[in-house]
Amino acid sequence: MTCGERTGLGRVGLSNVFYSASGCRLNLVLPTSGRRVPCEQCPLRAMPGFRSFAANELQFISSFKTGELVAETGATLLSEGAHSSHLYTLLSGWAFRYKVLADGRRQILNYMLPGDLIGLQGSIIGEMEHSVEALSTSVLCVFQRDRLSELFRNHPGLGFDITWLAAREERMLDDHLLSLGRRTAMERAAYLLAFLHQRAVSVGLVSDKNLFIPITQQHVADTLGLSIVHTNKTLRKLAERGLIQWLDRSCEVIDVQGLMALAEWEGLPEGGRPLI
Amino acid sequence: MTCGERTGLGRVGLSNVFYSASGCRLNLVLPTSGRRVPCEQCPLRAMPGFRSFAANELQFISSFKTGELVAETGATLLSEGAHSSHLYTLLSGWAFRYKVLADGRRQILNYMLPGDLIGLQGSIIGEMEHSVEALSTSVLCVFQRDRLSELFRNHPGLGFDITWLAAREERMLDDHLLSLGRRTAMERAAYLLAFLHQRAVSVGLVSDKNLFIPITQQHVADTLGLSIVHTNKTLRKLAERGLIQWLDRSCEVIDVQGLMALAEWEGLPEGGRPLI
DNA sequence: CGTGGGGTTGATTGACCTCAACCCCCGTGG
DNA sequence: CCACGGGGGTTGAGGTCAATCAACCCCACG
Repeated sequence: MTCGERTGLGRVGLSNVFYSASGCRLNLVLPTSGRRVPCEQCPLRAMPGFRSFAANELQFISSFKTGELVAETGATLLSEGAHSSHLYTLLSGWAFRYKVLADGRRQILNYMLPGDLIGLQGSIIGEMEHSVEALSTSVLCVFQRDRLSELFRNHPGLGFDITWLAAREERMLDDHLLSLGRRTAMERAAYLLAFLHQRAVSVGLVSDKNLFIPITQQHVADTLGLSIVHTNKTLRKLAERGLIQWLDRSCEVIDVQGLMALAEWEGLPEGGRPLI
Repeated sequence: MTCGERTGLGRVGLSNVFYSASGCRLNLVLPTSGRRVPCEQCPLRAMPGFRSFAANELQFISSFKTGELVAETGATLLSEGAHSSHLYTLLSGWAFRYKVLADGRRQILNYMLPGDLIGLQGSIIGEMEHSVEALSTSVLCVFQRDRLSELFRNHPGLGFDITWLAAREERMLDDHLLSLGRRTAMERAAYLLAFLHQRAVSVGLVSDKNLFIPITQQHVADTLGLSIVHTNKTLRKLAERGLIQWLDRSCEVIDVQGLMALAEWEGLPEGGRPLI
């Protein structure tokens, strides 16, 4: 067996709790009336690596945003099968999206960091085929999904940007596929941590000190397609080599170059990235 | 080792031959001056499942297309690292895209069938990070990549369509990731063949008789992340169960429902699909 | 008539899974 | 107050799925 089916039924049961209500752990997703962050002064926009926007584009984005949402760690932001899902941008925090097989085997597909769109598939095609969960306390910008066609009509540059973001996601998934299909456990783990590190760097989460990635070994296992036991042993080896350090429920990356070399991964192309 | 590194160096060497020239086996990619298929009478467009287009959209698409290209089996249509890559739509035939690690391990990322865009990532972001190869003799519509922004500007509906296609690709990659990460060899093989079958059905390649998928067991192995030996044994088991039949260098799907049940795969959502 | 691609098969090896403990920590409630 | 349970992490022993190695067949092709 390829494993991945939660060690006990505890976690699956927990998941069911998530779904059973309205598909959203409401007690953990707090809608904030009004906004705290005006798009024009969005701290993300100021970061290097993001492209600059014309005034009218910014104005539209600002009107496109209806408010903010705060989600606690573990909150389900979107769930598989929901028909009319929302469209968000992650403003701060970490999240991930995943799919599960009927018997509980879970596969994490990708991670979201500040600036990433959440729910685009659902907004464009109609139905969500994956779920999204917050890895840390997160703030989301909420958009009016039904104005997407207006966005494409009146702001072609922004329409292009959304395609750009979709193409970028596709590229990340390509890398993940290569990893799952053709890398060893050790290489996969090294790739994943280097990948998350680079993404965090690109949105300024690293600064001078090292980065702490807020994931558990269960997340790593479900991303790499490994059992949790083997994941533990693999991470331990990476730690012994001085590449990472594992803390309570987070991972500190110590030597990114070493990780990238081990995985023979080149890194993502950077810069010129849009922000809706 | 997760394997995948061609059994000998023969295949890697062969690949090098592909790249060494101009990144394209020119003798196998024949540019056809002028077009044979006017967009307005494109046989694909007539198929159910494709959305209908306004006259002015069709007119633009027609002018966006500069000609056709014929590629023989094995021809490299696009190659990794190329900076100014082309944008195509596959008009007929099969193709696949893939990545390779430095030591030759190859991972097939997805397959292209008639109606699929080829080279979108490269056209949007700039650089290709994967290669594309024809699985059968294929005909491609060639587009003027540098008029993409004009497309978004003057035909927002088409811009939305391109995003739609990107989101659809993303969804397929999600499914592949789930497969590689969490399904057994048997389930993976069943999923892949059911997937290819369904895609072929959706573009009318099946009609009344059964479908023959033009792939070798090496392709299956490189898609599923398995060794070729184990792939052979797995396909043999599927054949013994009466789900498929393996022919010389193609696979006949006999019982799609059986394959889908084995992989517990629901199928892709259908219909309303655009065609650029 | 050799060579190379595609496919097939058995024997052996090994990477990774499963099972089963056990630790620490923290929140809950008797 | 302490017992209990659950999440996260760790470790060893044994089992299995899939990789590797090594043949061999068929056929097209030069």
